[in-house]
Amino acid sequence: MQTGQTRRYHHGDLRAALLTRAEETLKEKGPAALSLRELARDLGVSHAAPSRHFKDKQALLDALAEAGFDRLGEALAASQETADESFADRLGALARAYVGFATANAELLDLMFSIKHDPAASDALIKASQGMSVLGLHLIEDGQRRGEVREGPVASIATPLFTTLHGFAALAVSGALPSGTLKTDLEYVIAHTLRGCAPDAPGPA
Amino acid sequence: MQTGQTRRYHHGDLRAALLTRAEETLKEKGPAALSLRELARDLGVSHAAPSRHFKDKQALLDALAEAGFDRLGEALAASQETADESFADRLGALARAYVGFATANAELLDLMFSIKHDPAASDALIKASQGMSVLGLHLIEDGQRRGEVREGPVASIATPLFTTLHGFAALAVSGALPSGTLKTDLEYVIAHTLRGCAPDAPGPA
DNA sequence: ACCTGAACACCGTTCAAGT
DNA sequence: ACCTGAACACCGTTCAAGT
Repeated sequence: MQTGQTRRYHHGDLRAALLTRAEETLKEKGPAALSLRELARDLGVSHAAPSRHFKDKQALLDALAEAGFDRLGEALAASQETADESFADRLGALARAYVGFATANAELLDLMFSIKHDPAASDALIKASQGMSVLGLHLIEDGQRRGEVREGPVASIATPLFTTLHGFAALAVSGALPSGTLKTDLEYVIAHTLRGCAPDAPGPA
Repeated sequence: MQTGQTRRYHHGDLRAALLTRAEETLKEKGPAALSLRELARDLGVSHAAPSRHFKDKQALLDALAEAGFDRLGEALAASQETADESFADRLGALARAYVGFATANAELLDLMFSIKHDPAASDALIKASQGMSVLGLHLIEDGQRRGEVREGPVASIATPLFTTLHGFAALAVSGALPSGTLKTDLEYVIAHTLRGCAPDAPGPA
């Protein structure tokens, strides 16, 4: 039956389609313009259909954020595989991957770190964000083993690192950092962070 | 005429009243619950009245953000006046003031650095945020003069500092940092930043 | 100048009912 | 199981009209 009509067309996966379309309009028209009714219209279903897959508008946003964390995690992990073995290289690659993701997904990052998540979804979210920081921990432990990172509790280095990375990404995304000097600013930040991580003894033994 | 009735009661400053009430509900019920109509109801005016003072809902949010930047700037400036003269002390005071403001005004900080500002208000906003970073510049130049901060272009130190401060505040506010260890985490970050700022020669001349 | 009241075009959410 | 259609209680914005 090749009627040529688009039919109701949603035998398929409405849930996934909603998420995909939501991220598109998020990027195109901003978070304020994201409405369940418009999403349903775009997908050719009734406005009540989405409620079968997301109990809430917030539930959809949470799912979007969770997917964002997954993808950010993947991007960060990938950056480590193409990087050199040295701590400096790995840190640089991590930083560039984080900021790259942030600028390419500005609205999504905003959503991921906004404070509206209901407690139910928060569990999944903090789990996802923790998986991210595990990567930082490994990076530092490895650097300590190689003697390229100062000794001390991992958290005393991992937290400042995570904090700095995210701060740069967040400021770049919000436009608080002049976009003209963004690249050199990032290099400044990487260099500064390396300094903070360096071991005490400057010369060779 | 002491009728005891509350009358229409808005001879006064509706604009200021709207801003005050908006920030209250922002803090109490979150940004999603902030509606112009409810604000008007709370203040005993018609739902169309706010439009005389803010052309838009966004215009009100922008004004809120701008006031936030002003207050943050004041808090940071105040932190410098009670602080010791040493760079370490001044940096610590600045960091604690920033994080203190952030945790006390979580939703407001979120709003201040979100990406929805219309270009008209953005001018005022970036001006306010620049006034903030000027403070950081002075701090560093002073530290360099005192020999407590390494030489080099101010931006190469100021940007990492601003970035780290804001990142910590943003993560704390979003709940991505475990709130139990928040205090020691902040001390870790301050110590790490001091390390990154320290001059090269470790011992006295 | 400042505000009201009605109107318009949207929302999110719920719920009986269809297939 | 998945979706529709109607209904409800809200929105933001605009605009004539009042004082």
